[in-house]
Amino acid sequence: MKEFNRTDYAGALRACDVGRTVTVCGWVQRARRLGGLTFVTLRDRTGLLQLNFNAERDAALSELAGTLRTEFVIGATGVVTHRGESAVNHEMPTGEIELYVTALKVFTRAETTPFEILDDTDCAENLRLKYRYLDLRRQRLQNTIALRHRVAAIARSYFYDNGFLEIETPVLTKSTPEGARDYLVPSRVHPGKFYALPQSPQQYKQLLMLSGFDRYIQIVKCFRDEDLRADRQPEFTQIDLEMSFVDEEDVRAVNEGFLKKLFKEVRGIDLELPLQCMPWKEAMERFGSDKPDLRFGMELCNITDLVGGCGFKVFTDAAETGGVRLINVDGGAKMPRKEIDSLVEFVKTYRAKGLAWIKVNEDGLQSSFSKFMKPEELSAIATRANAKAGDLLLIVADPKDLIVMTALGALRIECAKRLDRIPKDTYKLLWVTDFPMFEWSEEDQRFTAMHHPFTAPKDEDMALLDTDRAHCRAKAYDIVINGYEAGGGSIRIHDPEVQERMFQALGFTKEEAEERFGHLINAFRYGAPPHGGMAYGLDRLVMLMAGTDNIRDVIAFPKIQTAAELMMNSPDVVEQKQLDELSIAINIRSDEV
RNA sequence: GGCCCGGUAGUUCAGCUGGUUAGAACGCUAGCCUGUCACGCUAGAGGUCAUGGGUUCGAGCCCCAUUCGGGUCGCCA
Repeated sequence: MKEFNRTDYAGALRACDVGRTVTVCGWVQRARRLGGLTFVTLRDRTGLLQLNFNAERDAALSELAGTLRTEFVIGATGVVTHRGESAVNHEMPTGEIELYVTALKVFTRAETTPFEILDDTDCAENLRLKYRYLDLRRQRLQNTIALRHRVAAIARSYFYDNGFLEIETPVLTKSTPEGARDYLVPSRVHPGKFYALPQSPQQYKQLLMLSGFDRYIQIVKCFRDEDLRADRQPEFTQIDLEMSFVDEEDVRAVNEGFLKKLFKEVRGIDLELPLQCMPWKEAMERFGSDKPDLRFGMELCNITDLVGGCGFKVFTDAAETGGVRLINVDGGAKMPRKEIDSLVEFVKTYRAKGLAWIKVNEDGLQSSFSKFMKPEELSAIATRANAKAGDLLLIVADPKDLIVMTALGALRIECAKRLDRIPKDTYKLLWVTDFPMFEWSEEDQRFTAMHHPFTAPKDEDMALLDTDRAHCRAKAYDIVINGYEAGGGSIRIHDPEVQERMFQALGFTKEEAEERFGHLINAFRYGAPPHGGMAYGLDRLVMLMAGTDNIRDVIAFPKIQTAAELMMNSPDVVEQKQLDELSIAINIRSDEV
């Protein structure tokens, strides 16, 4: 711009700039008129700066300043000046100085915004999302979006420095049968056929290894047409990478280097390497989760063997095929009955049938099932749980041990939250390893791949691929941070014969496998290097770095729970002409519209 | 698809056991104000109590349905 060409960011000016004539541009945060003296706080992406207008210095200019309203876009030229000693604002980074304005330009006026552009706004989120461009003016979101940029930049520089090539893969690709629901994309030139948006560039990056690219990285959008959560969006970004001639330890080592650099540069935290590794089975038994939060204790305790012969049918039935386990909520005995009842309801949402409890009082044990059990059986449980006076033991029993563990795992976190036992500003990272290859799908009545169908089994479990799928473990690993799955990956199958056995194990006929994955099967016939990799959820990583538990906070234009986007109002209907061109007929009943 | 929570000025909220004209703060508009920075003071405008139906002499409040948001289970290879 010829006029009011910005020389400085407003929020970046300091006392050392005093005496300089500068031009700043931005938005009016606030205008305060005290008669002949007018203060205007100007905001740009770096922060706030106070502009000073004095009628005695320039009456016309002061008059113009008086017309300024919140969110007007202005440019101001003036001299950076020390405030009087008594006028210094210690709350503001620029609080020692102000700009004695000599020229002011109003670029645009602004209507009153639907909500105030303040960091501590408690305005409802749907309104903020409808006016996301205004919400994003808030310093907090400006900082988070800038933080996101830094995380991505650190990832790029680290992996570039370690010989990774950034290679783009297609966004219009092919639907895969396993895994999440695909977003489908029709095309005019292929009536009746659909592209799918990638759930991840998994197959492409493996094929790149086959092509010899050796080390690949991409920061890439992925899409999954599934229900949203506080930490899950249908459109999200992965830091996706793949390496050749590596085993699990190699992949983890490279990624630990990245995490160390990331935590150091973003949060000033020195991570101790190597990170802890915990087999999946141990994570489930100790924490009831495949993404354990290690910031607090309250670990699960197995009492299945103690209750096999007791008089409580709920426990004995569960002990036969499943499990009976508990968590010890230290200091929980003073929890009122009503609150314990709410915990009972809580575990039921995780398919537990109920929650039994023992209160350890000074004068003995009190429990919800004492009439079914001998006192010495009760105290045996308390002893196993290392219970002391004031503790509360919460017990879940079920014929399916997995339900017991996951319900208690969720309960463990719920109790820690309620009792405020989770330390703030600490980070606990670990690898969860040795995931099961398969999990049983009730819906499909067959085994499905827990990770994906290209994941390699553990060498020692290779035989179980055909004989005992329930106990076959994978060369898969997740990086877990503070109870969030921040990323995950695996060593892939590079032997076509093993891949064929894997497809068989998943219940695909040769023909089905050929139809769905023929390109991959073919490619692997021509020399595939051993390879593996992983992918981080960039959004979750930024979320953790920013200290928020809402993924929408770290995405410029996020989607709401229905996967709609409130500002543009997507998705939306399209014109009949567009549908005709795509040979698409809409087939919904009128009561569904 | 299930469960739970919520919707009252532009915004955040209060609104008693169902009872006259629905209030407060912030914001907004106008005026005054020379060291404010959540400026202050004075005055003013601003409401389809989410929508529809029901109960009642009477509904912001009770009931039903719908809708819009949030959390969560299922789902997320």
